Amino acid sequence: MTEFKRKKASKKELIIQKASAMFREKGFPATSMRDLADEVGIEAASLYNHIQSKSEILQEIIYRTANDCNIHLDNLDVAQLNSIEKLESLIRFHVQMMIHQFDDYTVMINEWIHLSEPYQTNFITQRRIYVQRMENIIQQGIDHQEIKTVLPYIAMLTILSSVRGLEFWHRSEKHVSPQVIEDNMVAFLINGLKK
Amino acid sequence: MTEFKRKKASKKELIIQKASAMFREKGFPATSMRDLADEVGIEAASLYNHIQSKSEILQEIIYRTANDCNIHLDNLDVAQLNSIEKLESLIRFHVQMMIHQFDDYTVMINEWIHLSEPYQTNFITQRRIYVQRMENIIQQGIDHQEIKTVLPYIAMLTILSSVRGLEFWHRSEKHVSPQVIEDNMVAFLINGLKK
DNA sequence: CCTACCGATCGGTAGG
DNA sequence: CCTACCGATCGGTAGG
Repeated sequence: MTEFKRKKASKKELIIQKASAMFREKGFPATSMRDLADEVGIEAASLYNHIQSKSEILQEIIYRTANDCNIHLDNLDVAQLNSIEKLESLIRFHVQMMIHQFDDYTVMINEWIHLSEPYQTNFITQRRIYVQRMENIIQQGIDHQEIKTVLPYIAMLTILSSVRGLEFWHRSEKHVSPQVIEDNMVAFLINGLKK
Repeated sequence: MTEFKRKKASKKELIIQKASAMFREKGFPATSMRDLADEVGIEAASLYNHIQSKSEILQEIIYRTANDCNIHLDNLDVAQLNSIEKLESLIRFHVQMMIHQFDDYTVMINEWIHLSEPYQTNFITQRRIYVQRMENIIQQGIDHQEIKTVLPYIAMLTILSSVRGLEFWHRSEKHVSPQVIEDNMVAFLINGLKK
């Protein structure tokens, strides 16, 4: 019984993983359940023994990934770090998500619009809270005179956008290694913020 | 005859404009020709008196917008400006595209993947050339010691990504005005690059 | 610009 | 996990 459930769970994981790659590549609406079934190696109808609907797959991908982000930020809040160190940790975390959980992270960023209700509204709320917490860290850095006087909103936007831009790098021939990307992006962004 | 053609052209423009807004909002595959027809105020079948296919609309939107970008860069190449001034002009141009041609620009950035062949390959080539020219400007700035020693690739990526990130601002309640956005983004990015 | 309609494909279900 | 199939919707066409 336990064995059976574990087997089912791992097949579900395989489906979600393949779906994530396909949603990332072609987008959620342009990915058909038949294409996904082909990739998994079963018939389309058989997918429904493991998942309830196409929407559920998208929800799982996005909510898990959002959760990873929230957990990192929670840990950061109680860490003994100054604002610059916190921002560096944030930047490195997001860059690493982009590099090592490329499909999931990109799907979250690009496909949340295809979430059905109430999941979409809930996601937007979660995201608003997340970026607000980022802006608070930046504001604290300004207050403590560790960070230049910038609009926290602009700094937050620039950081998250720059990481998102690595999608372009990920699709390209990668003449630059992940570590070089990470270090240069941290240097560029942190240098632009340091006092 | 001329009158007739002008009338047809303007209806075609209306269709493309409405399509651009819908492709931006929901993505190309999730936008149906029936929804588009509703928005224009005619039956779906009637769209085909003005356009040849759904794909053609996407091609028009993306190629026109890419052309605008190329023209700006061409003008910049022959302008009497130093590297920093050229970069500032580039940043302001892209921010303004994002603000004033929001639908078209966002569709180009997000929906090019849904271009059919040979249009997709052609677009990718055009884009590769464009970003190479941007990197050349940055490299010249480094050579002339106007710009910090950064990887031109990272700087280019950060600039274009930051502008793209304004999509988030555009969707939000806009507590910050376009002019403030533009000036702060220029300041933040240029400051990060100046020697 | 419309009515009427086409074949293809979609997400998903029934039943085994 | 499969075969067989459903109703809905898709992009697009014929004919007027």
